[in-house]
Amino acid sequence: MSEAKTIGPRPYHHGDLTRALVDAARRLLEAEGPSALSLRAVAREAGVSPAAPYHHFKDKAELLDAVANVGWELLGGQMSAAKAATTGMQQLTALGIAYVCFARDNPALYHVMYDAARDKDEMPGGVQGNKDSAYCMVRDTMIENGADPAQDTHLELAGVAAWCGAHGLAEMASFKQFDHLKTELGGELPFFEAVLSHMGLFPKPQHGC
Amino acid sequence: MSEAKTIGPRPYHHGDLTRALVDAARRLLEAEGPSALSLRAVAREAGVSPAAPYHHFKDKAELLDAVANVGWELLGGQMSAAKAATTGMQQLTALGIAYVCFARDNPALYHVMYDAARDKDEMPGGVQGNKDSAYCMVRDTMIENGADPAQDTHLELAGVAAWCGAHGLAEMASFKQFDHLKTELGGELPFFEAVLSHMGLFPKPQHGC
DNA sequence: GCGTTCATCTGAGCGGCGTCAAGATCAGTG
DNA sequence: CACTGATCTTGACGCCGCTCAGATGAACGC
Repeated sequence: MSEAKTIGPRPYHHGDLTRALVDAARRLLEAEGPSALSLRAVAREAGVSPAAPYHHFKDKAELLDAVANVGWELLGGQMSAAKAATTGMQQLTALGIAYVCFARDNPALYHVMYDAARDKDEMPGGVQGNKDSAYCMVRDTMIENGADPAQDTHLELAGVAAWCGAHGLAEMASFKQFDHLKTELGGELPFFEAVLSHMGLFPKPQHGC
Repeated sequence: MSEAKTIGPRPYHHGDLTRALVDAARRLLEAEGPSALSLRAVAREAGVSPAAPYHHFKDKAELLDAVANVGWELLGGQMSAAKAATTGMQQLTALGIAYVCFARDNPALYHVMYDAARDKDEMPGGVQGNKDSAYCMVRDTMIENGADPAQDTHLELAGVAAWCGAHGLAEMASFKQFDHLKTELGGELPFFEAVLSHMGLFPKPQHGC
């Protein structure tokens, strides 16, 4: 995949401008933040004219969508690694922590990921059927740790609750009002764990308490 | 308050353009969505030149901030009403439901409210010290229903968790992927309640299970 | 090798945006 | 009534998303 840049399927004039534009957008995003992510700036960063991107993306939204997809893949990878590094129901907590840490480390990218989802009015998380998508990973981990796949509605509700909680925390975590809580608890990670433990990220075997 | 438009404190040329601009922005927001909310469009809607707003707001962000504040006041009112209509720990659920319903009924306004907060890197919720602010209301309700004010950290964590969960659900609730869950559970409100019940919106007396 | 074809890229241009500076307008004060 | 200062308009600048006519050059049939 990534070697396509040099010896891939022999692209045209530029050499896989599609990928170059997405890379340029990610570079700009990290350096200047989401507000600086204009289509013209991306083209400038990639070294092409402002109109060039329109031969690879229908409009700006489609470019951002491609950037968002890269983000979901990255997130999936980090969550997958976090799951592999733990066992049992700690895996669920690890998934949540990985999710929130990704948002903390890539705030601009995370923002674009959710903006793209809102624009399409589709639940975020990259390809829905993808086995490595964040949502499926949470669901699978719940099942592996004793949740009953037959109780479909309850299982899905738990997944939704976990997702909502993690997303909420991801968006809030950077607000400086929580600084004192973080220091009181001994760091960011304990803070994340404490908040997540209040929400749906711990498996509830049946549905009692 | 609202009669100031016609017989208020005798403003200058236009007649309280500050308020007129905020009103125009809210009108546009409801009619056309957040993407149509340009400063020029707001000025047009208010019937003034594109430069007029700069005598009342430092820049576009400050106008949006004023709109956001109106939103937080509205939200506070609805949550306050929801709390007054219930008793005991059902109040907490009622607060959560009211929050999510507000976001569902005013999606564009809700979006602006959080964008403004992000821009200022401040926790949203209007004036922090305001007794009627959404966050304080959740905290107070928790205390009234048996939470221990002395366990400050734990109480605050519960509040943060509830806030994160409600915000996450508010942003997700409109995605069409949840439609089947809503019908399965018998409507939107049962869906909201079910998701919230998985999270921190039910009081946890101490901190065991 | 050569001409054709067609995806790719450029340059110029449209209307709209946020913002600013200079000047016109007008309510209130002395 | 003249003055002052807040208020609003006009006009302009640079950037934006997007479109279109035309230049470029790789791939392919001959």
